[in-house]
Amino acid sequence: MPAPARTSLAHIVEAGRLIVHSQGVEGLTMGEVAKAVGVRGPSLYKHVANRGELIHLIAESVTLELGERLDAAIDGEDPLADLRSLAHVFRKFSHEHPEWYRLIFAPMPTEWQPAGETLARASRAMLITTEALAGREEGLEAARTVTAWAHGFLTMELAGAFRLDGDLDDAFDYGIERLGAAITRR
Amino acid sequence: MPAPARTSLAHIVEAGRLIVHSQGVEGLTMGEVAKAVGVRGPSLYKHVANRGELIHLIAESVTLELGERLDAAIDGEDPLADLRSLAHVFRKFSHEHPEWYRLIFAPMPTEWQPAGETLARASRAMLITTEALAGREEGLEAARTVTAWAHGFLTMELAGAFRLDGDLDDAFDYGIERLGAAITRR
DNA sequence: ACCTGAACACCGTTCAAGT
DNA sequence: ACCTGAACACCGTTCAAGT
Repeated sequence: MPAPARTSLAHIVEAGRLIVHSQGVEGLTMGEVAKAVGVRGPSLYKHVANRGELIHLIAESVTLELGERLDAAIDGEDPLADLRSLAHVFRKFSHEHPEWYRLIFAPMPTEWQPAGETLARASRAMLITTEALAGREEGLEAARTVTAWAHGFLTMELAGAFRLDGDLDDAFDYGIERLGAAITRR
Repeated sequence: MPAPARTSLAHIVEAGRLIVHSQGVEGLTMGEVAKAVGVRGPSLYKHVANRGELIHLIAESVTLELGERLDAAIDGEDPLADLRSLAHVFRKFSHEHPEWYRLIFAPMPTEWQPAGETLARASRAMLITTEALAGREEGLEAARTVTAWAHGFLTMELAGAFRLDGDLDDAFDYGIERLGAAITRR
């Protein structure tokens, strides 16, 4: 009657992260996850309610990792340098882990969206930086503007939507400079 | 031996548009499409190679429609007013047809991405407007910057990613003004 | 308390047979 | 020349039965 657990939630989420990384969310089948952790499909349902919840947990985990990298990217000395640094970390993350990146911003049923706390932690560094540039009252709107631009750029880059030619590295740096200037307190 | 066609490609794409509009891409099953046009599932394969191709055709059609609305939004007299107008048309489209909007920017296998011509037509109005504001040489990069921002904002809005409060209409208008100023020739 | 095989509903796609 | 039913592989999920 006891019954040894042959896997764990952490183990399952970790396997899920790897599968999403290499195959994308569409490649995340319960069968693949089960195989990766060494059980059969149905056993996963002892640990997660369904595939959607597993996707949610993977998204949370990956969002936290991005947040940590963003935190590590700023030193608070020179806000404009910090802004450039944040943008480049963001872009590097999207290149190294395009499928994780897509997952973070993928539309999800409300109940499975990243918890408010997770989002707040991930946005912390950007908010600190934009407050330094735009001032306290405009900090939040400035953060949204920069984040929206960076996210839009990266999504379009990943989707291959920039087809008229020109150098994308230059276009990205152009955007950072324009936005940095745009939000800086006049 | 003749054999009356009971449906057509145009009919199928139109049905697909409606289904995507109301159920999203995940709701676009071959069975639903077939039912909507009055045939059985397998018959669809006489008109499209597979589900992916159908999604591609729907995305093209919807992208063209957005492009037409953007074209109609500018008059070329006041570029800053045109920029505001373009941004608001973009946002309105995303609110009226969130699932179409998602489809337009959804990552797709290269072979199924919107044709270059389709993209060019859809970007025309923005490019004209940013060239008027930023000058000829910077027009393309300015267009990318504005489009990236608008797209990022709308994706995040649709995904419910703006959880720290504040008025989203104001945040959108704040962004337009900041970006307009940022790309305007100094 | 967790794992398993069997089973079900659903979906994309193929194919031989109809008209 | 296009449509159909039957069939197959694949997938998420449930459940009764094992240990």
